[in-house]
Amino acid sequence: MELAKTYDPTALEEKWYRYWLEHKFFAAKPNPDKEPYCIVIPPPNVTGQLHMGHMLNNTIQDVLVRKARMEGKEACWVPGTDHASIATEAKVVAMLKEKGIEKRSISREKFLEYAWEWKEKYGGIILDQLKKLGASCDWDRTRFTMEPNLSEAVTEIFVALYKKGLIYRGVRMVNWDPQSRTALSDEEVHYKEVNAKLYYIKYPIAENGGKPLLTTGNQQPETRNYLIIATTRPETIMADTAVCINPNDERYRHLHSKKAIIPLINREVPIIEDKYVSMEFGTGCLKVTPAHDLNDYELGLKHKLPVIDILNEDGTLNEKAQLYVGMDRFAVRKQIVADLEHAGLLEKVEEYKSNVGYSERTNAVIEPKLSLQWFLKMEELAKPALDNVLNDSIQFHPPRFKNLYRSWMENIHNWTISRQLWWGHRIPAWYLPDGDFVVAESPEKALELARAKDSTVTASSLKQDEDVLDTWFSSWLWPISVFDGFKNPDNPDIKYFYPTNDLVTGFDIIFFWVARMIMAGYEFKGEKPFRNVYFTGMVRDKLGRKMSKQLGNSPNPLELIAQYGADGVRTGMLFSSPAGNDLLFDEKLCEQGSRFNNKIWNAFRLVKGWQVQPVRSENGCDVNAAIRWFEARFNEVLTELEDHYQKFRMSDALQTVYKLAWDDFCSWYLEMVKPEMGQPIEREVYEATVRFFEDILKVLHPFMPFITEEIWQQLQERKRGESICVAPYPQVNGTADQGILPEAATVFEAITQIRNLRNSRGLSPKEPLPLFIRTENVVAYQPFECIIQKLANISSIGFVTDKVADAASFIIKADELYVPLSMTLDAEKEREKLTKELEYARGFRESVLKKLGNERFVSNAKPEVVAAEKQKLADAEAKIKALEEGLSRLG
RNA sequence: GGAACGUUAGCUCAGUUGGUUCAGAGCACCGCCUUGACAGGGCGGGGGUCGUAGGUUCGAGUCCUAUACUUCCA
Repeated sequence: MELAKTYDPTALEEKWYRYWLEHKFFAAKPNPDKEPYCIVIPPPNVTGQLHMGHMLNNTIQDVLVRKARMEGKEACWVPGTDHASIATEAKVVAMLKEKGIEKRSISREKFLEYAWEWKEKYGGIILDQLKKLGASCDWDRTRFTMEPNLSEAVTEIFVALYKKGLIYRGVRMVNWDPQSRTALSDEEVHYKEVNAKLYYIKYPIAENGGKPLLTTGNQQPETRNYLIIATTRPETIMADTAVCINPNDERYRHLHSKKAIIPLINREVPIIEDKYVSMEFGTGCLKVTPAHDLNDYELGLKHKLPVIDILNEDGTLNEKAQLYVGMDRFAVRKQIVADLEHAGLLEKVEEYKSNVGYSERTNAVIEPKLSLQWFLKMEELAKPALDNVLNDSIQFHPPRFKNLYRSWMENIHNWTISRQLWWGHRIPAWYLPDGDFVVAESPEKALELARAKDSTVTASSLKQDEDVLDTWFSSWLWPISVFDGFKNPDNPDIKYFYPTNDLVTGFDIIFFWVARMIMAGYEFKGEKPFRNVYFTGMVRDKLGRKMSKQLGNSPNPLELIAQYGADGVRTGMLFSSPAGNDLLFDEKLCEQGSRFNNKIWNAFRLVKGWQVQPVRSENGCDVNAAIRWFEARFNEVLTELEDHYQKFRMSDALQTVYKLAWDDFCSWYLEMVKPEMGQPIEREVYEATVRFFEDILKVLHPFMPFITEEIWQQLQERKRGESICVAPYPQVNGTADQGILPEAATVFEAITQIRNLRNSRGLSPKEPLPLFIRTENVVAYQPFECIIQKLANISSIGFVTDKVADAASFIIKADELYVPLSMTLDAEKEREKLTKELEYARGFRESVLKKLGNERFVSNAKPEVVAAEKQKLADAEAKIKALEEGLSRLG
């Protein structure tokens, strides 16, 4: 069979994924004989498309799951999707709009019909995309946050928390998104610093006879009948219910207990005093607008000010504003500034940087707005969730996220859980005709409770709350609900798989999701939901910019897979993804990934092409040392690899297997054992090579599942139903001869030096050269003799006790190696080189001597360190001796 | 205003308890090498006073202080 010169993943990936599914390698069920290993997927938005962030965190999850599966654990990766209340509703609204249908013109029932239709149409796409990536999820366990079982769990939890007194309803200042016309939680608001303007507006003083009111600086007291207020939001002045000054502010002492008049609408408001007002900012006078600013609201409560809400749900002004009714808030801002100026009431305008809140979903500017919402008290829930992260019962990777987590948990606000949307879990509260309400699991139960309050209530007079719950109110239950842990708390699945092992997610949802899952875990199961949390950073483009549709800098993951293969893209993503740090994505990384695949593929072609014979041919090379070396080296790397995995250093783990496969296996091992062109290979060597190759494939498999399966299947005869997916992961071999490693290192150094010699002298690699070695440790070289000849193209090796004249030489530790050259040596150059080396070695010796001569060092440093220094000294001295001899020989 | 267990080669990053065989890796760059597993390859090479300024120490990329910049949070 002819193997292609380059690896082509396209057909193979589909073939193997189908094979894996057919044989149910990804299916997991409780098995008392095996250790469980479980990950629940961060459920992507049901109507979403795979983006680079998904690619990253799902690749990491797959690596972890596949490795656990090969280690013989019962590996369970639970997939699923999130109904994504706001995002999905926005998409459906947009779709309807295209059809010419306004959401508000149709009934809730009709809208939900459309929404479900939409979900059915697009809901499976993202999961199919994950399959293309090679994700080894147990697809039979696929869940959806709005499927009946999970929805029931949400309702039950709501009722339970209400009964416990943790959920309450009330009028509070919330973050209002005028575009999607719903309240948002604090976490859904992102603040950005923007260039704004600070408007200085004149407010006339009521009942004033024109006495001097305001003095500024060194100027003469001016006669003014107004005060000046600086504000960034002039459009809200109609909602002002007071003007506030600092009681210690000397400039305004005469204003105490006076009244000010709001410009344009001429409404009188009291001038109040509060230390909250900064005397430095603006003019020291603050307009108080309780309806449209959180701080003003608090101030209003304190001073019992009335609240005038002048905004509609969509951000336009209502009748209470008296002016500009029906206009959008930003249009009003422009207009009112013009009108104030026209009326001579605008003193000046300054440039100003201010922080403005934006909706993370719609990017609309958030309005602080008073409204009636449902809230969840968080303090009690946060306590165990905080403690168990701080004491590492749940470990964060990297640990620095503990700080961020702590500062949020210690200043936690109550969670606004109601949303003025239709797509989602409807709040299980029902209102009686008199406005009182009951909270219950079902309409029947609600009616029962309502009748206890008022016996005249009927099913039709009881009205369910129109709002739905925040999406995260179902997501926070995910690690429990995917195993039906609420409906059926003692079922075998949840008992076996909960708590799960690792959670892999972006740090941007640490509060939205991670923190709340931890709270839910302790509150509802009395146990953590997972043991480790691995935080990924954001995927950015190579210039460090966020990936966004507007910039068009976000590659299409499926196109990348088509171009580089899933294995190539997976390795590409992991090449540069330190935990918690942003990943600057460059397509070049995927290219590097696919080149790596090709390298492995060609190693396979080489091995596959060998003819095997039982014994070594007469002039064959003894490569036993190569086998012993690789065994030891593999062991060493495996230990290192395991350490990286333990610390969740995925990028380092990949880097480690990359070098093992490319450098150690391909560049050294295969070159060492490779027979001459057309010659057969000894059976023993062949078998060792295949064994090593299989081990390499196994450690590579979690990173590049497809190509490793393909090669593994071809490397030896396999039975139907076998797969590298479930092949046992290599274990550290205690009997390997680790002692050969330093010897091999010396040999490799020698080979490199000889190659270097050729290079620097322009000698062809094809021209064989003789080699003489002067060493006290001949046995270290002997097993490698033939290998040195092969790799450095050496015609013969001789061990000598004296210097060799007319030869290029180099020094490795205390050994001296000579390569006689037919061409004449440039003695001057040679001397220069040796002198340079000698200088360095002497300098080195000096520093070691200085250190060892220092009494404080010898007495204070650890004995190992001192011993190491002494060894360094001995090595350096041997080297210096050899160099000096070399120099004297040159004359 | 607070936090960073951020600032190391052109780029992206390692560097674990302070010890000049640690100043490293990958990519990029520069040489040389194609009938040979792979040119998507091989063999070599150049390149950084570890943000800046002080300090502690026999010794600092590693610890302390200040400062600049960057990022995150409010």
